[in-house]
Formats: sequence, C-alpha cells, structure tokens
Amino acid sequence: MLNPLIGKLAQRDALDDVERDVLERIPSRVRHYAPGEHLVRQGERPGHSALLIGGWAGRIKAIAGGRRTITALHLRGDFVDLHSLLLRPMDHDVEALTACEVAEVPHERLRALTEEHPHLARLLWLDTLVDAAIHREWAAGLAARQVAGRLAHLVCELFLRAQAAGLTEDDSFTLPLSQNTVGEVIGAGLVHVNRTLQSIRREGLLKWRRGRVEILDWERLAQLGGFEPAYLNLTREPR
Amino acid sequence: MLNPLIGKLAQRDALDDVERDVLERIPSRVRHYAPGEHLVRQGERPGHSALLIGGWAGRIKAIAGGRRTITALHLRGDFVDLHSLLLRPMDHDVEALTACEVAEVPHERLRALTEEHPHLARLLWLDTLVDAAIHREWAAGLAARQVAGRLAHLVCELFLRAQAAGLTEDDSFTLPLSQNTVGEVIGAGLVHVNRTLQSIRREGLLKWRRGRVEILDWERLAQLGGFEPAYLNLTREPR
DNA sequence: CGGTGGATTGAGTGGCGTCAACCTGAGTGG
DNA sequence: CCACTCAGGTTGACGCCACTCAATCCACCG
Repeated sequence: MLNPLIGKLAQRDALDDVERDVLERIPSRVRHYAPGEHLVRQGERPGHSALLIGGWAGRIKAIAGGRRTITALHLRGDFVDLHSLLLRPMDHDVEALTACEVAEVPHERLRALTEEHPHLARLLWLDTLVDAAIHREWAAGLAARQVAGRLAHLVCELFLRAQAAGLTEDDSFTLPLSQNTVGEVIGAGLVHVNRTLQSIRREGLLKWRRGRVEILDWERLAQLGGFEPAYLNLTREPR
Repeated sequence: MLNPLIGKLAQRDALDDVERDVLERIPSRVRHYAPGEHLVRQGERPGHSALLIGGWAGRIKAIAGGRRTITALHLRGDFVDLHSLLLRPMDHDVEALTACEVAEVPHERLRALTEEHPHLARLLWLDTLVDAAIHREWAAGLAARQVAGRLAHLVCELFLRAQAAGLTEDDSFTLPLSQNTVGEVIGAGLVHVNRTLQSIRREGLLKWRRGRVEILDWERLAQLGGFEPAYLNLTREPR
C-alpha cells in the first residue's frame, strides 16, 4: 500500500531490502475522499499521517477576511501531513482537490520506525525538508514574479513532480484543477488566471483543456517562470 | 556554546539531564560575520550547520531578473541551515543582515546525535518543521494580505520570537534592518514600505526608530496583520 | 431541456512598483 | 570643531499589474 512512498524515497537515496520490507509491512488504513472533503482540519491533532495514493490534495490556509490560500499541492506518493507527527496542533487544513485515495499511517508506527531505522528517519525528515524548499520557492515567486511567471513556474514544477511519480505521458499530464483553484495556489484572482492562461496558450507554450496539460515548449515555459528544478531534490544522494 | 539552542528546544519539550549534557558537549567553532557577508552560498554542500548565537541573518533566494527575496529571518538560537544536513546542495544563500556570531556544528556530530538520541532528533526535526510552518504563513500572507498587513504580521511574529529568545524589554526589541531589507522580506518596494510604515506609526501602533521597535498597541497591530501565533509552536508538548 | 460548475469577456479602479529628488543623522578626516 | 561623505529615510509624480463587479458562454448531466 505504501509503494508510492517507497518509490519516491528510493529516488532520493538507495533503500536496502530490510528498509523496503519495513516500509511494506507498515499497516495502514485506506480511505477515499470526494473533492472538497477535508483530510485534516486546522487545530486537530491527528493520530496518523495521510499518504496520498491517488488524486490531488492541497494544504489550505484560511486568512482573516474569508480569503483562503493553497500553500502546497500534493500528488501520489506525498505525505500530506507528515509534519503532524511532531507539529501540533495542525496549522492548516488539508483538502481533497479531486477524488483522493489515501493511506493513513499511525503515528506510533512512524515513530517506532524512526527510532529503529535512522536512515529511514532521515528520508522522512528529508521529505518534510523538500516540502519546506518548495514553500521557499513559492514564497519567493509570490514576492518576485508576476502572475504569468508564477503560473509557468507552477506548471513546470508539477510536471516534474508528476513525472517522478510516474504520472506523465510524453509531455502531458492530468491536472484537474479549476482556474479558481489555480488562483488560490499562485495567489491570483480567477479572472486574471484566465487571461494569463489564455496568453500563455496563445504563445504556444502549452495546452490546458479539461484538466489535461500538454507542454508544447518547455524551454520558453521554464524561462518565463524562471524555473530551476534543483530545489525539488530529485537527485539520488547518500542521506 | 549551544545554550541558545538548548533554551529554545526546552521551550517545546522537556529535556532531561542526559540530553542537555549531550548538547552541551557538542563541539562547535565560533565565527563572526560582518553585515552583508554570506554564511552559506547557494549550491554549496557545507559539512556543518550554523547556529546563530547573536545578530540577525536571512535566507536569500535570488530570482531570475536580479531580484532577491528574503524567505526567512533568523535570530539567536536559530539553526539557519540545519536542513543542509540532508538537503543538498543548498537551495539558497544565507546572509548576515547585521553583525553575526555563529557556532558551526559539524554534520557528523549532528548525525551521530540523531542516531543515538531519537528524542533530540525529533526536536531538531521539529525545528525544521517550524521553519516550514513559518514559510507557509509568510507565503499565505504574500498571497492574501496587502503590504500593511504583511508588515504588521512580521512585527508581531518577530516580537514573539525575540521574546522567546529573551531579546525583548517590555514592549520593545532591537530590529536593525533597513527599510529596504524589510521590503525584501515582505515582498514590497522600498518606497512603499516607507509610506506604509509611516501610516502605521501615525496610527499609533508602533514606534520604529534607529533599529529599535516599540509596540504601542498589540491588539490593533495583530488585527491589522491577521496574526495568529499558533504556527510558531511556542508551546510545550511531548514530541 | 433546464440546471450547474467552470470558462470567458468587458469595464472600472486602486494598490503598489518605479524613477527621481531631496533630507537627515552618524561617522570621518583634516 | 567643522566640512565632507554616505547610508538610509522621506517625498512627489506617474503608470501598470492585477483585483473586483458583472454578464455571458459553454460543456456536461440528470
């Protein structure tokens, strides 16, 4: 059940047979969520962390004044709230943005695993560090890039992450998010997202219809977004 | 030498005598930096992590186009690049914003510590998780708050963090950052920071002269920034 | 075939960036 | 002790990116 996680960790550092075995044996309960349902709510103290098996989920921060922002997007293989193992109470909601399939891993098991297998502990820690690196990249983008750049950057990032999760076909992947949701991610209003997207399409950088994105010109898209993939830590290193 | 760190960790969970002893015995080299000097550079793979003993430091992301953004601010007791233990190469610079005193802790020691003392490992992990929580808060602010709100929020956050580090006197603390630097933090231009600051001062929310901030009306300042301190995890919990 | 969520288009406005001076206080050297 | 320097703070003018309000269109579905 945790195979998507195993695959992801193995991209960052070699796993030996024992470690794979330990991960495979972790019990977990599978749950399904409909779009809009909450996997976790702000203020809660969950006794487990949720590993995404399928679908897209987002971390939602409610801001005083009714506005809300999506501070992270997650896909297959991502732990959406691994940090709830230590960070309590939850500082944000986690919401299913599409239909989601989730494996709930008990915190007691995760804690035991980290005590008995320091290398796996490091890889889980690393996973939260990559989350943080992505947060930094997004924050820098919000401060320094305008909407077109943020949009291009987002598409580049999600394509690479989807690719790492085995979810791409050639130059396209499924991204069933409404323009309104995209706006909540990149900090832009719905109308402006729409116009910006049209302009990017008109330029021939990508196609985006019915929740399917096809990248037509990676070079120019990456340039528009100022995209540098190093922060994703998709390379294999001893950790 | 690591006392500021010990104090900080002890605010989040009880440390027993053995743990304190272990932390106290960690060897570290002390270094001093002048304002503008780099503690670490993007792309490097440092063999140690830098613990701030005094002064203010910032994590700087260079964005294509010559712009730069400060994605995190650090003060006494903060590990400015603890994540470099696992996240390589560095995805950003760390720069001394004022004169800084730093203790460099070798990675091999940190790694040994995490393997032998799982509870301390969790507290270090937690420290990086709080960093991430702050990133989320800032990112949400950049997306949803306007400049006055971001400025107010920043002052509230830094006051509480300075207080936790024992750096406040009554309602004031030292914050020797230029308005230009503040702009790089909250994603605003120098001129606009200046005008916004004047308006906040005129409203009687705070004084800010010569690198010293005095908070005059916490209530309204927190309201203006939509400030909710929970994300700082300044509470004591079993971790 | 009406209902509904999402995409699209138009128009008006304001927050905030940028350029460009000018002011102020602290430190320095003669 | 004063002239000079320089970083940082302050002020004014101008323009654009992006937000908001408000329709309208479109695809899909029961």
